[in-house]
Amino acid sequence: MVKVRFAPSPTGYLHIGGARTCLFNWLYARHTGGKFILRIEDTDIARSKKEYLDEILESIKWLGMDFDEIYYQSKRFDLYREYAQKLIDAGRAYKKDDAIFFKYDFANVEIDDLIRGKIVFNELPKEEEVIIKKDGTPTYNFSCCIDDALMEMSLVIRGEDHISNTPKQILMYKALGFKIPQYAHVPLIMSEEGGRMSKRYGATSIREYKQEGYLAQAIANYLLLLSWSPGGNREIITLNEAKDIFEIKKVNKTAAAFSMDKLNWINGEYIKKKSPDEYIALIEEYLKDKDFVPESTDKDYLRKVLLLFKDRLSKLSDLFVRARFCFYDDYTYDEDTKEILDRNLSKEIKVLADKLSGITNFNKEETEKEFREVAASLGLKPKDLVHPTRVALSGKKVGPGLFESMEVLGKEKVVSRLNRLIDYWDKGTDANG
RNA sequence: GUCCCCAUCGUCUAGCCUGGUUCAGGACAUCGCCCUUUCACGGCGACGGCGCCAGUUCAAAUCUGGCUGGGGACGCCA
Repeated sequence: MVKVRFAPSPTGYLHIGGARTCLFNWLYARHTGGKFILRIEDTDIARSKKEYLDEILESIKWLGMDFDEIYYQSKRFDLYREYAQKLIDAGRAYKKDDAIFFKYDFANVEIDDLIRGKIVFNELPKEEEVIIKKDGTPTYNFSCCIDDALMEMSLVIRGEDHISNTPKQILMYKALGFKIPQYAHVPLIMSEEGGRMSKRYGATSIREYKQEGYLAQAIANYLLLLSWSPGGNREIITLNEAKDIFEIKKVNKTAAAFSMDKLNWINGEYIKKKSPDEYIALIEEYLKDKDFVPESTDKDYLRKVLLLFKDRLSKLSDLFVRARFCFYDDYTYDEDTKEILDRNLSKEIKVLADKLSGITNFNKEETEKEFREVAASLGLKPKDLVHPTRVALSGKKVGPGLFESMEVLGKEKVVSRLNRLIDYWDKGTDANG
């Protein structure tokens, strides 16, 4: 019977690395038709928090995973003490200062890792180990050994940082007469700089990425690509598709550096793949607690604005700077538009504003037609007017298609914003008018 | 310091197990061109790699050893 587990400690939010370990476990279980157990390692009572536990559970679900059983180590303290007593009775452990120490009887320990092959340990850094702390709670290696054995894990898939714990646990298994599971140590995820993933170099927890507007499927997809590959030059793959072809033996041995650029690209791909309705629903959910769109905004207007940006977002939070001009008039002209604004086209823009204000059916076809005529009549190329017009309307050098934008903003706003730029040129008034 | 793991473009990877089909394929990023209404999107293209040294072999990215480099573990944290 295939049985694996993910064993997070609720002393922090679900980490990127933990999420991927969870993903590999889940994939393995679902691929083989085995069981996936979630084991909460909350033996450190002081550092474990309900808030973290809730978030971990929520993130696992959000990423698209489910589990078959859940256990809490904090509810099993008696069990660990019972087994510690067995070790004392067998002469393999002893009590000292209220703590219980396990005595390793070291012989070479060999593990046959599913990913790395044979790993041989010729020595151990210590001769004994605390297994029950003086407050009566178990230490990690001990509770881990007891639970993996009692819960009958067939395979332990965990991070590479646990390799050195493995011989210790195996020696405990042997002392207790337990059957030793198989192991698969997955490589660690490194920061973009190459070192350890830490808060100093950006987001490390799943919830932070969610807050930034990354989609669950995109994160799961990206994480899978770190140390595993679906083959066939495939980059985009859903969890559901991955579970059909996932094999733990195909996981790489090499640690992988996290790349925000690639995550952004994948996330953008997933946003593009959404249907307009799915996309709108997604953003409305995302924007719920963000206080970005003014209360009074018309539903239909909001929808049109959001659709304008759909295929050019890499993450939902991009909207905050890119689409702000659609909801607020108090924007300023970006620093990088200076080059465009240096050319004073006040008279030309005035002509444009007058022409546009005469349009009755203010849609993208009409505005474009009128716009091109104005440019031609002034002897300008369309692009000479496009740039300053975009700056006038949005304060930005880049954005969605100009005429689509005009149609969405509507005649009144377009004309008044054009006039605002004219005033900026003529009277030198602050752009923050 | 001791023990352990790892090593293909800047980054993620395919290939390595079963040596020749690979003067190493894809993706991200970067750069260029095209499209065009700027950016983006899209299309096309460029740049760029088997860490080093030995060995085995007719033949090595692929097998072996050493070196170098990177990472991890050495808590009454997990």
